[in-house]
Amino acid sequence: MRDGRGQPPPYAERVLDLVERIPRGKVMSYGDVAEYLGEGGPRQVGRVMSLWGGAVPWWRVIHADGTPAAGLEAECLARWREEGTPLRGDRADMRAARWDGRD
DNA sequence: ATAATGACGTCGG
DNA sequence: TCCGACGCCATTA
Repeated sequence: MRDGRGQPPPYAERVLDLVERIPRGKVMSYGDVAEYLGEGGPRQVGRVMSLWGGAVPWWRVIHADGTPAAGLEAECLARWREEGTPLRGDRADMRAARWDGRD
């Protein structure tokens, strides 16, 4: 089936919906998203982002250590500086930027 | 059915 | 702090 961004499966919709909910200036790790949804895992979330992430604020979904998504590091940095995301050098400051799901 | 791959995570050196 | 090895899990070859 190759999904190919025509009809994303329910799981992908949940991931994308949550990513859209992430407040400006905050971020979540792939593992956090999976844990928050209570389903799938970091790799599955990463797959969803690579396929349909272009329609959501993908720069707010990063690695657990604060490093941006592979191949989009420059874009992430630009967005973060634009939004005022707490940074620590070239990485996001997870201590302050991590979103727990509460506004 | 087995092996390789990937927008990951954790651990050891 | 940086890097490599391993573990995970769905998809692809």
